[in-house]
Formats: sequence, C-alpha cells, structure tokens
Amino acid sequence: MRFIETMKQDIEERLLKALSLSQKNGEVSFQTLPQFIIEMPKEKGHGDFATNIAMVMAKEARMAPRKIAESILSHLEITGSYIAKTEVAGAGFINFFLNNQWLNDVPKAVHEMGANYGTVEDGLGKKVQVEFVSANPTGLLHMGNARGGAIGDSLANLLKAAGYTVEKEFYINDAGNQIVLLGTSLDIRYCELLGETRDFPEQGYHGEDIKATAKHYLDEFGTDLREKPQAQREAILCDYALKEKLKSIKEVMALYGVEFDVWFSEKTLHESGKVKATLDYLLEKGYAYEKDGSILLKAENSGEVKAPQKESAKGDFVNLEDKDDVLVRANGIPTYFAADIAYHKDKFDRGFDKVINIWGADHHGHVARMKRSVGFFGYNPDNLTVILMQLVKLYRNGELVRMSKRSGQYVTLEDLIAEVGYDAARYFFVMRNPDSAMDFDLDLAKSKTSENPVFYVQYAHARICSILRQAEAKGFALPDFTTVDYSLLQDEHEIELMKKLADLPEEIAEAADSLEPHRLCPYLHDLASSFHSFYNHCRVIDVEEPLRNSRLGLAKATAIAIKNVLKILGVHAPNEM
RNA sequence: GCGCCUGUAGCUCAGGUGGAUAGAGCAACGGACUUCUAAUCCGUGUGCCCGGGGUUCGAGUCCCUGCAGGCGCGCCA
Repeated sequence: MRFIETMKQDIEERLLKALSLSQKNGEVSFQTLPQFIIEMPKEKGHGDFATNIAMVMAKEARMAPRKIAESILSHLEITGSYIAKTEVAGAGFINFFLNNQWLNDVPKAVHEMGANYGTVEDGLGKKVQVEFVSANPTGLLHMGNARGGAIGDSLANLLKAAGYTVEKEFYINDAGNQIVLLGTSLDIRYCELLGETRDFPEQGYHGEDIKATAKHYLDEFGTDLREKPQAQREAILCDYALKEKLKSIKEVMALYGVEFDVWFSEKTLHESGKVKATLDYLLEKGYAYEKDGSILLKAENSGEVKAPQKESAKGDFVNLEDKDDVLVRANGIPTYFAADIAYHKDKFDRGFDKVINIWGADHHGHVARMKRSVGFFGYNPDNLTVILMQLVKLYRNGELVRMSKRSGQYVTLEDLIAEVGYDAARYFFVMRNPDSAMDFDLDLAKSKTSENPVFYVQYAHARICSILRQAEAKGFALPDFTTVDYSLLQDEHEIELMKKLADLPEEIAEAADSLEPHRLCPYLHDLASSFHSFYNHCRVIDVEEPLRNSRLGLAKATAIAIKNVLKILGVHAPNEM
C-alpha cells in the first residue's frame, strides 16, 4: 500500500488538469512541459506536499512563477481529494495541505500486511545477483569482509523487499598463485611440526591460523605425508586447508546472520573449461592476442600505448586504459582477471538482469575493465554494478587499533562479534555510506547507552512489546487491529507517527532503487523517535476504549514497521531489553 | 604522472537525485519518573557546507579548477 505514491499521483493529475485549463483560457502558454517534481517538504509550514511546476516552466511560459502558480490554483479541483488547502509560496512553490483522513488507513494497512508491510513491487520479475564478501579462503575474515557482509546482505534483503528475485553469492578464490603459496606455507609449517625447518617465503602466509591448520592435519592424519613428494604434500595440505577455511568462513558468516545461496568456486571455472572457452572467444573475436606465449587483452586504446609519461620514484606508470592486460602468463597459467571474465560471463549466462559486486576500494582499478569485458559477450556493461567500499579503521579507547597479521594483533570478524555483539556490528557497518572511509568505534558499539544508535531503535521495539504485555496483563483483550477506528488519533504526535509509517514503502523503494541500504537507518531513527515522542505525550493503556485500542494498534503497527526494517538490516528486534 | 573515493556543527556522520530558514546523534546546560521500560521525552545554540570560478529563477547537491587526506596503478588476487 503506497499511500504517498498514490497521493502524489492524484495531485499530479489534478495539477495537469488545472494547467491545461490555464492554457486553454490563454492565461499560460507553453509548448513543452519541463520535468517537475512533487515532494514532501521538510519544513512543516510548507505543507504535506509541494511542487515546483510553476518555477520550472517560468522560462518556457515567459511568465513570473508566482503568476503561473496562481493561475493553476484558480483552476485546481480539490473536491473528492484529501487536499484541504493550497497556497503559493516562496519563489513560486505550490504547497498542498492535506486533511488527515487518509492517515486512518495507515495503521490498518500495516496490520493487514504485517511482515510484508513496506515491501513494494518495483522489482517484480527481475533477477538480481549480489556477490559479496568473497574473502580469500587463505586467511581469517577481517573488517573489510565485515563491512561487505553487512552491506551486501542488507542490500540483498532490501532488493527482495522491493520485489526483486535475489541471489546471494560468494566467490571462492580457490585457484591461482595464492593457492600455490598457501600450499607452500602449509607444507613448511607441517614440516616444522615434524622437526624440519625451511625458509619461509616473504609472500607466504605467516599467520598463526596457518600453523593451526597444519597442526590440525597432523592431529587428524598423523605423519603420513612425511614420505610423499613435496608437490603432493602441498596439494593435499592445501585441499585440507581450503575445506577447513571455508567451513570456518561459513560458520562465521552464519554467526553474522549471512547465508549465501551460492558458493561459487573459481577452480570449477578452470576445470570445466570455461576459462579456456572465454580465452578462445576473445582471441577469435580479436579482443585479445597472443604474444611470446602469453595472451593479452587489448586495451581500449590498444596500439596507442605510450611510453611512460615521466620517471617517478615508483617507476613506470601507464594509463590503465592504454595498457593491455595479461590474461595468460608466459608460463601458460591464466591470471585471476581471465578467470574473472569467465566468471562474469557465467553470471550473465545464468540470466541475471542485474549483477552487483561489492568490492573493497583497493579493487577499483579493476572495475572499468571488468565492465568492459562484460560487453565483449554482448551483455550491457551497465547491468554490472560494482559498489566500492572504502576502508575500515578500528578505534579502541580513542586510539587506532593497528593490525598486523605477523604480530598476531589482528581483530577478526569473529572477535568483533564477540566484543560488540551481533546487532551493533551489523548496524554500525550498514549505517555508513560505503563511499566514505569508516572509523569503527569499538567502545561506542559496545556501550549500552543512548550513545549507541542501535539501542535507540531496539528500545522502541522492546517498549512497544512491553506495552502490549502490560495491556494483556491488565486483562484488556487485544482487538483485531485491522478493524480498529484510527480516526480517533488526532494528537500531533499520533499524526506524525502515522505519517512516518506511511512513508516506509517509499523509503524502501528509493533505497532499493539507489542500492543504498544505509538510507534506511535515518528513517528507522526518525520512526523510533516519533514513537518515543508519542509515548511520552500520549498514554496508551490508561485511556478508555475505544481510544485505547486505537493507540495500541498504532503502537503495534510501529513495532511491525521497526521489525520489518531491522530485518532488512539483519538486526534483531528484541521483545524486551 | 594517471584514476577512484572523501572534505558539512567541538566529535561521528545524514543530507530523498537541483528547492524554501542546511539536519541528526554525541558532547554542554536546564527541566520531566508514586503513573504503560528515564536505554526515553521536552527545551537552549552551533556552521566561510575545504578554497576559487561557472551553469540558473535557485547549488551542500551539477560542471571546471585548485588544496588537503585515503586507496590504487603487478605476467598478485
């Protein structure tokens, strides 16, 4: 039930009708009507809705905006609508003041739709894939994964709420150089446990978790690898580690409230020949070429590759778009980029209308060429959206928590959940715009006070549940809230709260459209704030029927809305606190 | 050198796709609990929206440019 949308449409129709009368009467003349908007002004004194129609057409009509507005209003038919009053204001705005009758249906609609209240149908029939986290299975989950997990999962939930069919996917980087290094690192640790020391490669995985994995293997299978050749030892250990790491990632993600629909292995792309097929296709189409045993992807401006612009301390830099990308190395091993092209082709082959990737900002250089690659296969690059998120810094006691895998000073996602709790972790990460580098204040997230934004919202929900418990304890049977008379709710705080409730479908539609789940947080805060304010001004239980039931219904409707939004964000709505 | 992101109140950040007097939380101060959860509410004030140009009825928002910070620019992923 999209109250706001419906009302906007009604106002728009009436406006256009009035405008055509103005034109007919020769009061206003114009050829084409420019784009105009009908919005809800933030300033209360400016009405419930306002439009800039007179201002945007001033030039075309060669007339003062206020004159146009007056002419339109003189023809505006408001009977049979909720419009109570109109005015011309400011530079030529037309403001609409509504009577509040439409609000009576809002709590009713919330109760009728229940857990579905707020959902819209914009995405009906469209299939979207959100790929996120996709952490390397060579290490532990870090803060970047935490941020990506919160954003990705909430975005997927948001898109579902907007009517899309959504699949959540985790891409497992179980091929490539890093896997070779993982095997080497494991083997060295394994051999160390058997009393044989070898030099550890600089690029290897130095973490304690790798030692632990080697130990686990030893505990489980003993020293059976001792006599095997190194390559075989590495392969077996690597395989073992990947299974263990992946299991752990799944467990921590589940702890974090994230369940993926598909776990997609990079290795399978190589094994199934999809990487090879992709390379053949690119060569055949002339997008790529062979050189000295390697295969390179032609850059946008291939053939115009310039010499390095200038000598700099770091050496030779060439503009990315001018540089050919290596797909297969001279040693015959495909690069990660080659596999990624095959992967993205595969995504679109699976029939997704829209593919969304959530990457760390350090991968931004990869975005343009990835989008371009999608186009090689006849897919529209615009259907691939990459959301880049900036880095996360942790603060504890006002000081930056420095992380280093070597020193073991390393806060994992698991640690974070243990320290600040599941709800705060999810809420804090999704609250921020992915575009901005984020400071995560551990003390704030931990604090169980009003300083902590997640508790403010949860408290509103718990409070409502408490009211309903109290009402029942006092022997008031809760009525069917879909049949209660909400026209009794005339207090300004009640009206404010109902308006906020009515707004939810629009909030979801807009947040989904812009792929910005963080926008739900200010809304949620406003909704909770309107409720707390209502609570402090209007008694619920202590008033007589039928007002009591109306207020109980409004409170319950608020709880439903809060819970629905929190669910999208992956945060619990506690019944008591 | 090139590319992406960021710059808004003392602090942390929003800012609905260009609208009217730029917001919220925290911090500070004053009020509200024998009463449905005071993790709450009510009130008090704070801004060269980084600088400089431009686009137009109108710019925190769009364009150009400069400055500052972060990230990246590999036959790593």
